[in-house]
Amino acid sequence: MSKQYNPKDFESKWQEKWFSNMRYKAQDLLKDKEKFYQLVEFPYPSGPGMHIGHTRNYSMADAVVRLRRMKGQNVLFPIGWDAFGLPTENYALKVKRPPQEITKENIDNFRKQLKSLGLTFDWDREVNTTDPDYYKWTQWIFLKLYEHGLAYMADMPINWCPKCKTGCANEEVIDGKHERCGTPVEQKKLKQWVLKITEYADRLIDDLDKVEYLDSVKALQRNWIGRKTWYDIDYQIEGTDETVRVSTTRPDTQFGATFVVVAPEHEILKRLMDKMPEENREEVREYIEQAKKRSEIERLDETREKTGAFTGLYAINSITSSRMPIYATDFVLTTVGTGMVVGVPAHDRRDFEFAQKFDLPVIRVIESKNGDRFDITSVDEVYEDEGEVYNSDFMNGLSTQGARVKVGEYIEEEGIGEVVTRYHLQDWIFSRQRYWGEPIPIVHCEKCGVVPLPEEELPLELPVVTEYEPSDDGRSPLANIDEWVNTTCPKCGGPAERETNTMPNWAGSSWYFLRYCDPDNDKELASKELTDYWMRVDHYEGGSEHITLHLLYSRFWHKFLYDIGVVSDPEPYQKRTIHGNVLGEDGRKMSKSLGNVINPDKLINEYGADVTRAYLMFMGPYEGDVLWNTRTIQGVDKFVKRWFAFIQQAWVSAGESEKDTEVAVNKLVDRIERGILDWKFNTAVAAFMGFYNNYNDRKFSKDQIERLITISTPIMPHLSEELWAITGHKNSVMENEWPEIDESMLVEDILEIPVQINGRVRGRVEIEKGATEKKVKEKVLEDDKISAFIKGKNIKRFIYIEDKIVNIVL
RNA sequence: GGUCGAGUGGUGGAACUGGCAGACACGCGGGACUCAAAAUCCCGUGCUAGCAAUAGCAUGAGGGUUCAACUCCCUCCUCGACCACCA
Repeated sequence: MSKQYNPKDFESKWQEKWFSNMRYKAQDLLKDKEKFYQLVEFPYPSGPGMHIGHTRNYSMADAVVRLRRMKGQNVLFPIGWDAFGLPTENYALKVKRPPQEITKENIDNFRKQLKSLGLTFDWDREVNTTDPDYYKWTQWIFLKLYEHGLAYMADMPINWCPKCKTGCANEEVIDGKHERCGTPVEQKKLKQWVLKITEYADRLIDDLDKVEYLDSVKALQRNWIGRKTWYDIDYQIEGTDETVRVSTTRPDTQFGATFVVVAPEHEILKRLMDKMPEENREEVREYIEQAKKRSEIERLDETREKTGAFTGLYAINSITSSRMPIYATDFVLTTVGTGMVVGVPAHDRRDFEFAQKFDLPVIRVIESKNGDRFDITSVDEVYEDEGEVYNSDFMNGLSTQGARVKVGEYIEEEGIGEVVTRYHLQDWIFSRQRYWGEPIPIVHCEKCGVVPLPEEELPLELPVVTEYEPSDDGRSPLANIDEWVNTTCPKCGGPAERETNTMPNWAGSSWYFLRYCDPDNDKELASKELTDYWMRVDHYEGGSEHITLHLLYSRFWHKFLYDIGVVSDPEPYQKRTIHGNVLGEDGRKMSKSLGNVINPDKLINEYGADVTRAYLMFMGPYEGDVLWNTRTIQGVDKFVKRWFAFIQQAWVSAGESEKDTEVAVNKLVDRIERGILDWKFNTAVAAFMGFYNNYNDRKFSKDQIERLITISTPIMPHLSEELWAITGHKNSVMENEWPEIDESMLVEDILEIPVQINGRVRGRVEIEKGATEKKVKEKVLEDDKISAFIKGKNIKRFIYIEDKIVNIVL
């Protein structure tokens, strides 16, 4: 009598077996197997626990590594906890408990959830960014960065979130709002730690050629770094001996330049103030004041009408000798170029809008690709493309590209400017004014200034306290803990204060994949022998929200570690792909407020881990977003039950099988293998269903059934293990080798191929595999249906693609 | 505005390097079992015409290459994601 499918009876039993001995786990330095490092983004262990998205992504990765192990690879599949950061801290403040405790509880819960899915992570390599044994090395990397001049302090305006009461990086500000809480950020001047990521800008772009990320991921990295060639040109200010240095990326349009615009915060305005005519001075001063008050969001609003103030001054274009009024305006940003820009209204939309507002001339100098040279009279006519230059003296007739080169040479020869490579990427503001982060291992001494902590004093542990409310004045909560702050200077022994800012969330996640290689090492962050063995990460699976920042930061740190000899490879990841998200039944992002959240624990409880896994893989392709659908999981549940019954029934009635059954089994093995290795799990699940539909009433040999159980393992591991035991096997199904495919079995000996006439299928004939064209033609012409079509007409061509198709052209 | 990607039945989606479009599932229709329902099982299901065999039309729109195009090329439309007063 065969067993009913009841996952509660056996899923936890098998999990205990797997995780108690972890016989599947990675073997350090193993030589006779090929290594494979499958990395998944480590989760932030938040209170509510695992999201259904985690369930899906990790299940998919687990299927892949289970298959790879059975194919003989030495797989590293680790997991850890990215546990520092605001959500936990804010929650801890609310309930008045230390975040250390809460983090521990969250991690325990998360771990339990992941195990209940049967995920075969290397549980003894767990890494936790908030563990002092871990962040000791995060701090160590910081000290090294400092030692190499890549970490510096600067008094700079930073983005300040008044709700979270912390500064944040440019990268964390979206649309003028803090990405974590959506509060509009303010500008605040604070002494900050900054990392010189810009020094690595070129390598971060150029080394993308060494990896195989998705094209979209590479594009995003390039875009964010934003390398551009700029032309900085000096203009004399009329009637003074002052010059201004303006910048442009389009010097080919110089003869169309009719004004100069300066960012209102630009210090040159202060310098030029007394050169301005009386009547303009007041207006400019007022404009600067107004601009200061405007919020970032308001300022970045493109639809707002252009504003500005005339300085009363004129610049003399050193290339064209024309006279150009200088304006202060807030659509120019200090961080772009030199903060002073040439206005070319005919060839830049913003410049055109500005020119209209202030009634400035519009001069066209680039011909459009279709030869147009009409005057630009509306915004829609503004021509920003490339083309041929005219109206431009020595540049006439050149292409825009050629003209740029010419101007570049000209300004450098004449000494009136220079060609500069600039980046959109800015240095990385690295301090946060919050409690729950890695303390920055620095001491401020009145006598010695900034003094790095000696390595032996690491880790510098975060004091465990219950009072750590952030303050409004921009000081970190650590500043209030006197016994921690007050210390002695490691250099002179005199009184000193500790740095009270902490590191951002990105710090711990910038190198965690290295720690997985050697998680218990207390001598170094990871031994080079082990990182040489395991790195580079072969495949990094993750979400789209981390492909700019986390990827950029971790590549930067890795390159730095490469430079100082800690690792032997300048790039950390070979492949980076992006998963889709699981959306609610209504097509919207799952959220508590919308009430469309699906709880993974409930699913596992109701359907079991295997059905949950198979369903999440079946819903749709890996890269795409998928909508939750309760009906579909019931369909998958039905299938899993049938499969469980089918294998048992086939086993008790096992015997001699037919040839085409063996062909079908081979085809199935092939489809499952390809589906999983290509991350097309939906097709793999479909292959199982299709096989069941067509072959469940056949007779199978025991050997065939064993193969069917084995290939069920990656997607339905518990079920496979249970069936393996039911069929009398003593070992774990995970120890089986993945079945070899007999290539000759993938194609039947007798094939039925379609016959097309003029590209339309009109019939089909049976042929022997590998038959000659002559034989096939005979066979086709014998066919009644086909010959009826051909009757009375000429065969112009007879096309036969071996074992595939025939097309007759009449 | 930029970059990347996507448009296939009522729905989610298949289709390997151009070779039978719609696998698999959901939904829907019909049937079996049942007093009935649920569960389960069987059959059908792209659109149009036809009792049917069958024929015609179909992968966002239009053109092209080819014996053959969801797939390659050109033009356009729509949607999505990310970035953006970056000069």
